[in-house]
Amino acid sequence: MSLNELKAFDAVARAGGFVRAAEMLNRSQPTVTAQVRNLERRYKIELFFRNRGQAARLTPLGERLFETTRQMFNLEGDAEGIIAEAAKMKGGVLRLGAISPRWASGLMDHMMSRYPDLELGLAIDNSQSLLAQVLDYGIDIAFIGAHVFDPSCHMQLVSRPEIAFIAVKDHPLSAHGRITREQFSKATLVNREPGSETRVLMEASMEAHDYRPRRTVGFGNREGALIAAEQGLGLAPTSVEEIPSGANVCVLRAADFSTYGEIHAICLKSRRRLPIIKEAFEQLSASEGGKEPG
Amino acid sequence: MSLNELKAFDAVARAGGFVRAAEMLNRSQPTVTAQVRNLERRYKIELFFRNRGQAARLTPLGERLFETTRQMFNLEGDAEGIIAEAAKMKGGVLRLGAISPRWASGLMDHMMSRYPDLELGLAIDNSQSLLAQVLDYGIDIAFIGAHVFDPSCHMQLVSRPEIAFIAVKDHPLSAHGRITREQFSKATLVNREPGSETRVLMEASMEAHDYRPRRTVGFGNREGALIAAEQGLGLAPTSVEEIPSGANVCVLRAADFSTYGEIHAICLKSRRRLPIIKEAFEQLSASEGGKEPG
DNA sequence: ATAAATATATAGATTTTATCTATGTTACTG
DNA sequence: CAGTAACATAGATAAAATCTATATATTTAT
Repeated sequence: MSLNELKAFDAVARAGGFVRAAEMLNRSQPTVTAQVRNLERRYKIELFFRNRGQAARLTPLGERLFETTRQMFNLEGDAEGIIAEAAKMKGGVLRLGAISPRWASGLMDHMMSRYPDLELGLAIDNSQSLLAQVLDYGIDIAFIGAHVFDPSCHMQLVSRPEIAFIAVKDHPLSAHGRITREQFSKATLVNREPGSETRVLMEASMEAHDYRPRRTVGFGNREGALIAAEQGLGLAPTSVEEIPSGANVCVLRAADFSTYGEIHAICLKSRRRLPIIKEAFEQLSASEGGKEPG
Repeated sequence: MSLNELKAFDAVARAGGFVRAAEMLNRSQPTVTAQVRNLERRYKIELFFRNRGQAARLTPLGERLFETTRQMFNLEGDAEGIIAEAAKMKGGVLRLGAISPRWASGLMDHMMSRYPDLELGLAIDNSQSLLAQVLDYGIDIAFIGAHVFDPSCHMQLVSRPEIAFIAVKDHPLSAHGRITREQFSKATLVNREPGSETRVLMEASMEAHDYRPRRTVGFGNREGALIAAEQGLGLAPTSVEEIPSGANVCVLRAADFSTYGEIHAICLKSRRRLPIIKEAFEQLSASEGGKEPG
């Protein structure tokens, strides 16, 4: 008893004839006839009384079967609706993740206005953890730093935020414009935790241009480094765009180099073609360009 | 969205994995994988989160779809059960028809004991009407006389009942054994209605052997002819086997001929292979043989 | 009484789907 | 670190579904 045969039977019962059933199914009449005939012959049962030239009538057995198939193929219609809606992105969920809300907010605005029924979620976490969640399907798209990577992920550059030092607002060096290597060699560096991308990138730049601070003090996270800078403890490498607007600090740049971080949007390669995800990445490409260095 | 694809999805959701789903469906694992993959790719949707080496997990969309398909394929099971039961003749209906209950009773006994759940029906009517009902699917098998016929019907000879004359019990001719042509020419014939097979057959025999009654009186039906004979009005052609046991009549046979009717079981040729009908005709063949003339 | 329209059946060819086997990749388990 | 389990992929093969064309039978219209 194949499903197609059952479907053909149901259509004939609904349509009250093989010809109209064939129209409903977008098949030829012989196709429908053959399906029902096969069903009847295989089990040696009789589902329709047939009089040539007259409409087919259900047998008592056919009536009984139709009670069941009618419900069954009504449900098929429901299933089709669920899939069709999903294909058109009505409803559905988009779970985002970012190391800072700033990278996700633009996309969220866009998706929210374009797909009002879409349920959006945003998780804030570090790059490492976000990557793990993307790999585990807990997050659809994440905005992370470039220092973590997985070959099964698709990556797209979203922004190159400038990384510089911050110091307390009236710091003596703030009068001189950019800091020279010599000035830097007399300053104190306020460092972030070892895994921090900001720290890693800035250390690389300093190494490349032989910038060495007189001494280094460590502070755990972003807030700690900010507070330390505000207290005048020294220069703290920070993403310029992430400095809170009310912070009592100034930005200091090195005379010999500029440093930029890299924010990538990532998703699993295998999920790249899903409509919502595809749309999101296209939007990211389109609204890009305002945050590149000269 | 083909039904097979939906079925494969449902099986994977039920079984909690592609391998077990394949076992359930008696298919290979790549077959199931392909079905679900096709469904996902065609609509660009995601039904399972896949991690190689790990069990597949339903996506939120998959969960929603599964709610529907679970019901749907439960109903498929029901439909399968209905068909399987019908194929084994559990339940079901067998509608018989006969010109006299005597021809159907043997078959009814047999079918009733062999298939206790079978619902039996018997309609008593004339051959013409029974044939029409068989052609219209109102009756499955009918026992009728041979004077009606339709090419779309299968026929099987069931009995050749003797047709003879009856007369009142102490009729003068009953002393002489068989009636001669000469004796007959002085007797009165009590005739049935013109369409009666008994009348048609007996008239043919009389014609062939030049038996002519002195006069003929007509009576509508079988009962009328019986009463007329009991009253001594004359000789009435009758099926010998159909004489009521308590009737006050004797049987008179012609010296020069014997006459036999023909009872056939008929069904639509196209329905010949249906299990119940096939079984019935086989039973009729097997229990035949006691009613043939020498 | 025919012809036209309607409804189903059948045959043969063709295309599409479904399916299998064999193999590759990945992750968990001891 | 090997062994096992789970899913993916490729290519070949088998099965089915489907179509066109045609035949048959009934009802309706002319």
